[in-house]
Amino acid sequence: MCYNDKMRKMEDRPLIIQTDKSLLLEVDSPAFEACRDQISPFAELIRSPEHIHTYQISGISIWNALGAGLTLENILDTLRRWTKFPIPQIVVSYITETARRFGRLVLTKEDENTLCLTAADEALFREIRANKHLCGLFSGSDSARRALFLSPLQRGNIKAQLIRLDYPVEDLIPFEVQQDFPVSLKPELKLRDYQVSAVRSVLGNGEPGTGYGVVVLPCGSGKTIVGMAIMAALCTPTLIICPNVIAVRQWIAELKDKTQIPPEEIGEYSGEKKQIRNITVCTYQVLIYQSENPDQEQQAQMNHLSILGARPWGLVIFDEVHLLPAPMFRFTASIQTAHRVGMTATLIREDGLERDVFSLIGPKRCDVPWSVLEQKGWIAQALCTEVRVPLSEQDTLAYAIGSRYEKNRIAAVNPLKIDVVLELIKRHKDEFILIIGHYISQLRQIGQYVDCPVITGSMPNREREKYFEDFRQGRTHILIVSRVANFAVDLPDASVAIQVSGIFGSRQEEAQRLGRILRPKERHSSFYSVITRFSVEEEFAANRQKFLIEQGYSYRTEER
DNA sequence: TATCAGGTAA
DNA sequence: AAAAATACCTGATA
Repeated sequence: MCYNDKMRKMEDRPLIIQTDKSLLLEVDSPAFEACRDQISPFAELIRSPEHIHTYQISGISIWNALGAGLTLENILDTLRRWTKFPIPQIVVSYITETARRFGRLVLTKEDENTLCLTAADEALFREIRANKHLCGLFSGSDSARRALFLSPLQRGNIKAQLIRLDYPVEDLIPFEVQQDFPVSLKPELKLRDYQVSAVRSVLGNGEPGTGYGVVVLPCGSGKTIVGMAIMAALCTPTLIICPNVIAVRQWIAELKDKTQIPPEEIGEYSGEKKQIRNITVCTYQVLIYQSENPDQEQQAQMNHLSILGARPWGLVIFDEVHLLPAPMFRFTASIQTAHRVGMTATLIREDGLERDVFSLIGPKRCDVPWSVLEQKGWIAQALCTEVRVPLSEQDTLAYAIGSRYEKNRIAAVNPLKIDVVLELIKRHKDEFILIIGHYISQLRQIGQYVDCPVITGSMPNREREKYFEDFRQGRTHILIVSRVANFAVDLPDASVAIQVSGIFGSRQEEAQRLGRILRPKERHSSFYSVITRFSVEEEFAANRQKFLIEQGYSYRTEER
């Protein structure tokens, strides 16, 4: 083999597998994209500097992959296909061992009042039985069958406890047949292929171990339609839980628009209205609210969680499941007999939370990268650019002696960013532009240079809507918005977004903001992130960009 | 009955 | 580690 052949061979294998289960991927390799797409189902991107991206394999990442239908052999084959050097034996054993744990503990129904946790081998059975965190949960055991018995009330609890011990439980208990409630989509509604496969990935063929899980789909890709299609497949009373009231109203509007459910069967349960119907949409807040009033009678009245939890839901949908607040786990544990579907645009990363979502709602069943939808034209193509501006001499001094907090702020509100904003507005003068920032004072300041409305949380909803409407109608083509943009569903879509500051590198935020400009359009969209060079902002920006890279986007850098 | 200010939480 | 926004409740006002 001549030298060139050898080099080509090396280029075809852009992956280095380290003994700590991290994967180093060479960005400049011609095989970069193919390799990235194959490893991302079972490894999480954790660092993405210019030339080498780092992925990490963990228990959750492997079990999620298995939950989505991959096999242990698929994972090992992918690694063998791309690795530059032989895979460290310790990594092979870790993956094998971890993958084997999936399905080694099975939860089934013994009789009406008993569940049965069965271990695949004697050692595991003994280990679980002897564990001091768990033994209080069991009501009995049968060594011959390697079975431990427990109350159905512990179903959520045992799964959450076991995943903390790195043992995912395969839940094979059949769903209780709830009363039927007919749900059908309007006949003219056509599902896109990825929406159909998302529905199928959650429901499977109805065999044990399916009918629950998490769907990861980009903003604007029709997650609510996937939810409605699942409702139509199950035809059962459904509870939909959303992060805020705007989303609640949005769901209700969509349900009325796209399904044949009679409007009087759809209820809103929020701070404002307390309707309970066969199809009920509520907020996370109203469920977890605890009255501080110790009065017994009041307590009974105000405990929304137990009121809603007592209803015979056959399906519970968790909208934006990455925002699931920790106190919700009491509820998710109590609705284990219902089908459970979590929906999100961004992966869940905060540890602990991800584990609990995995055990109480289910594994990730499907995950379509944004760039795939972009190629198919379902969402707009996006050009992402990072613009780096220097600090003025005066600010450099203040930055040097400032506390970490002061550094943050000085870098974020760097006045030199305003020139860049003005220049970008000129560059896109015929397009609709959103200017997004975290600091109100900074946004106001920009508002003095740019003649357009500045929309913040303190502005009454009615006034906000007026400006949004002006924007949609084309009367104004630039809006300056604060973090309200992260939550407002009725925010108009633009084709250009300029981000002037953000909070400590939140990827969720980046996702939301990018989602704002991705509705399908004639031409591509532009996303600019303006940051201060040589400051903490560079670090934050790098973290936020991990999200873009994970989704298959690339970004350019402009220096000022 | 609707609306709004004020307070708390996370 | 701090800023901004939200959702809930309560109690007052019209």
